[in-house]
Amino acid sequence: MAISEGLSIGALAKRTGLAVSAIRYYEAQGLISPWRNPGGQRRYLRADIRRLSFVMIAQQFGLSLPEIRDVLAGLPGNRTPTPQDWKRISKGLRAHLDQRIDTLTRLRDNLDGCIGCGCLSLPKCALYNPDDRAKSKGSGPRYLMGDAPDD
Amino acid sequence: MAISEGLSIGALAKRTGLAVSAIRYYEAQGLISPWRNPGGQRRYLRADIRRLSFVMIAQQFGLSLPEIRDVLAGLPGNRTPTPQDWKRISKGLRAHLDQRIDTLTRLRDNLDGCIGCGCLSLPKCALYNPDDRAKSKGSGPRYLMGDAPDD
DNA sequence: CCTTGACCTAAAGTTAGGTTTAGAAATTAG
DNA sequence: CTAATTTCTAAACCTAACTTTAGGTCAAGG
Repeated sequence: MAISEGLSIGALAKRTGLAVSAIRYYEAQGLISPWRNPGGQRRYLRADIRRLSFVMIAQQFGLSLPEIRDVLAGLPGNRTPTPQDWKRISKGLRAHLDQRIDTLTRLRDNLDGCIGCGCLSLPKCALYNPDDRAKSKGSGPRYLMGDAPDD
Repeated sequence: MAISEGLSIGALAKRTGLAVSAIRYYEAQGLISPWRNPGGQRRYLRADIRRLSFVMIAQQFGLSLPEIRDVLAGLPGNRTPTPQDWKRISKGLRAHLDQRIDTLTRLRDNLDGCIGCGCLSLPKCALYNPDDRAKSKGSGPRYLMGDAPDD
């Protein structure tokens, strides 16, 4: 093996548990930027293991790849990120996660009362949440659980 | 208008906020079963407004359409579901939601410590969660945040 | 009756996040 | 050196959950 001129894509895949194809896809989405060796093959820094790990965690938190790319943009470009750097950009994730937990908790706390009851007026119902991921795939208003607009 | 021989798909769409195309799609997925009028058009019961509302809420909870179809199968087929019926099938949703909240909370509580620190050994890290939705779209192990397998 | 708007079906298109395939070139192992 | 791996690119394919389109039918109002 070459004297440590960076990791090959296969090595990075083994280290992260990701598929090689996924790593190339992330590159196409702007999440990671390897350089090329003389033969044209991708080479990665060891710090990229951590970068991809961060991507996977952020995905579990519900962020889309474009969102993750934006968060990663907060890392320094001229040097290897320090633990402090990672901590800093993680703040945004934390807020995102707090919001999701709040939403789900609110939903759960109203589940019995709202689905079980005769409640048909939704504006006052906590299950009527225009946030979370229910949006994105647009399709209109989506009033929940009942005779919303009138009647 | 005809003397209440059920709602047309357009009326149901307005009542639920869903797109007409989405309602037809849900029918194809077995989530709702209208009958047809003499002209071949779909007709729905008023109870179907609630049925579709339930579908939307369950989706916010993270259930897939097949999963929701299975939950709805717990409703009586021979009569209009009562509030008790809805309450009963909501129990499963509640458990599902509890699990998601637990997972996210665990993730959040470990975020600072794990991403911010020098932690590179993942088997002991709480961010290594093989549950949630991270699975499904298979692609392998996915070790998180570091030099997992060896080294 | 005639027109307009709602509805019908089937099939194709869309987005996200990847995987698979095909054929060629680079690397590594022996 | 040769054979086996890896990697390369581009393009096609995949699933979920829908939407859009095309071409035709039904229903309601005047």
